[in-house]
Amino acid sequence: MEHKEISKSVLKRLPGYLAYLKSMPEGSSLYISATALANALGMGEVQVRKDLAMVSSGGRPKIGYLRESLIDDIEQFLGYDNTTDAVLIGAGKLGQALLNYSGFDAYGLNILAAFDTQPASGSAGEGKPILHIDRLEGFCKTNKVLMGIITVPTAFAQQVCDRLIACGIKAIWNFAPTHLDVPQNILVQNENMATSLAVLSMHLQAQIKDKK
Amino acid sequence: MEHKEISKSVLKRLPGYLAYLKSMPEGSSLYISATALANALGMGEVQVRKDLAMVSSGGRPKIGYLRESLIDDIEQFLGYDNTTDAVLIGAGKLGQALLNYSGFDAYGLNILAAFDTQPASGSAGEGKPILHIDRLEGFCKTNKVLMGIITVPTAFAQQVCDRLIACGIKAIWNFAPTHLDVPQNILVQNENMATSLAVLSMHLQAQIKDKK
DNA sequence: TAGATTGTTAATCGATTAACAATC
DNA sequence: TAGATTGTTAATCGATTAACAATC
Repeated sequence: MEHKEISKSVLKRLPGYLAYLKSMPEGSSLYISATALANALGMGEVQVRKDLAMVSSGGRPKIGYLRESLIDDIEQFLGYDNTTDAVLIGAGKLGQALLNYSGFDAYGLNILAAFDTQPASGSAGEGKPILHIDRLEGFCKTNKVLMGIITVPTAFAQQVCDRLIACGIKAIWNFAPTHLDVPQNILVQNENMATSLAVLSMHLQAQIKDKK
Repeated sequence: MEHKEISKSVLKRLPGYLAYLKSMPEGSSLYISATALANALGMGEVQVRKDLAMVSSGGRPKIGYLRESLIDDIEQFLGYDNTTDAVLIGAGKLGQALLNYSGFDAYGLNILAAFDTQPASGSAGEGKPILHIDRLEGFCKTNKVLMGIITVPTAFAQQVCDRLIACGIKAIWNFAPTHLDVPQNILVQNENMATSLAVLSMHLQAQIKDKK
């Protein structure tokens, strides 16, 4: 089947399916139905089926989808099979946490190095190097890096962003709670804790009000 | 004006407006128009105006909104003015980064303490205590905590979640990349790095394909 | 065959955008 | 008055859900 243009809403649900499928124990059935997946994740079964239709080569009526194939299909679709190299700017607490988080492998993300105004020599032991920010341009160009992760304080986020773009970076994962101005062909994905907190906070307010 | 029921989409955009308004320098005009806000954030002006109408007491034609009031209105709407206490479970790298992040104050979030199977005695200096997980129940009840933050490995996320709910927690901020099963009245907000990565990864794939 | 499931086509719903009237 | 802006009402768009036909 030829892949149709995929919507962002569908795209965002795929990792959830993938995580669940991969979490299933070895002994599970070889097949899984959209109905079963939907129930497990608390979603509508039609939605799950439609989403899977976007990436899968098809399931079998009465049986479902071959679990292994479905995992492969989603991973391939999301590009988890070929690794993306990234640089991280800002080696504060959060930056270092991300830098040394081993779980990104599973998503095809490989953070090559961090950059900061205060480099920590490679001897730091933790594995990935923290280099001086002035080495950013050279590093990105020799390694053909396409993704940048911003974990600097808000005040520096835009200038770091500009610098990354000058280095040829095409996608930016922004942890600074601020809007970044970028050219059209560059994608900024904001990891917006403030947004999440707004949703949580709103729920609690409603809960408290209900109680009264 | 009576607040109408707000949609999640609007809610998620409010923190962006707020951050921008607060970032404006002291010397700026007292007023700001929806048009100006929209341009600064790269959004449609009608959307901004409609969003602001949900929370604001109104702007003045030809002039715009009083900046200070707008900030107050959004903060009040989001409940940032009255603090929410939270506990954090899982004092790994990410957990500690969040625990000691000072920026949450601005969002009305106050993490009281972290819990882990390996407590670090209060002497750790960094400020917030890391207590043994067995003290969770007592702590939550005496402090009437309503929000829990989960930063444990995936395998333990569901059991930690269940335990939090038993403690009377109503809102959960989940950093574990897994679906959590909860009763209807509990809100789970997933801070889903995998989702963000999927969006970024997709964009890069498209970029690469275009180049060919 | 009967029934569970897939995949598709149509209907509904909600959110965004466009058009317009009101205001200072 | 003229023009920028607000706020509202209508139109469009996209995503979700429902209904149904196809399949094993």
